Amino acid sequence: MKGTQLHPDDFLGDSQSVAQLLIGAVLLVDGVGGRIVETEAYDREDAASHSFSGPTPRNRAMFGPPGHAYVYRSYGIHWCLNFVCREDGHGAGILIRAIEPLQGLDRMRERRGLDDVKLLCSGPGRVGQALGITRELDGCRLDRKPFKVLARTGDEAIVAGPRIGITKAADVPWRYGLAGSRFLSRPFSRDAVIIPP
DNA sequence: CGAACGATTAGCT
DNA sequence: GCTAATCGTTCGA
Repeated sequence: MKGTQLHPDDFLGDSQSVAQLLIGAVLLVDGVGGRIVETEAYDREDAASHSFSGPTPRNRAMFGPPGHAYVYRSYGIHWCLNFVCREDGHGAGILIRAIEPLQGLDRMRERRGLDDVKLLCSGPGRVGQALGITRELDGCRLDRKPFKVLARTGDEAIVAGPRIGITKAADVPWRYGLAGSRFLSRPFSRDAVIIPP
């Protein structure tokens, strides 16, 4: 697997920049994972963000050091994985919404209970289940076990559009995807903004 | 202490 | 497309 390992300092930018930086990067948890093809940016000045109203027991990882994981339970059912970014205390993070499966396919199929590669990691809850994300990983460093995050090597275009499943601040285009990927949780609209390499 | 509400998904119409 | 499932977190009384 090529690509250099990302360091916490690589997460010092604002959430939108880092969300784009992560498109095409490879994420592995205990050797299982693949290429990140969809992310969403959230930060302290963002009404849709968990960190908008300040630190709480749940979101404390978002106000901790960058380059760490923020894991939360969604709808009482799913575990969703975020990467904390910016400098300490800013409360910014990036939701990992979809991955192109590359390694540990059998393990993912086993956890997900289905075979179709396109359905293994195409959605934040699915990513959580396929990679075995749990509360134990909340606050863990992304450059240490069991995580591994490798910088992107390709130079494909990135697509930007409105975020999914939120009611507040639904207008800003802070959802990013790898242009043309078949593993997105949902397609981007025809008029989505294309960011060239 | 009670109640409302999700950064979702799967399954059915 | 529409909705049930399901429960921890958050906020108001």
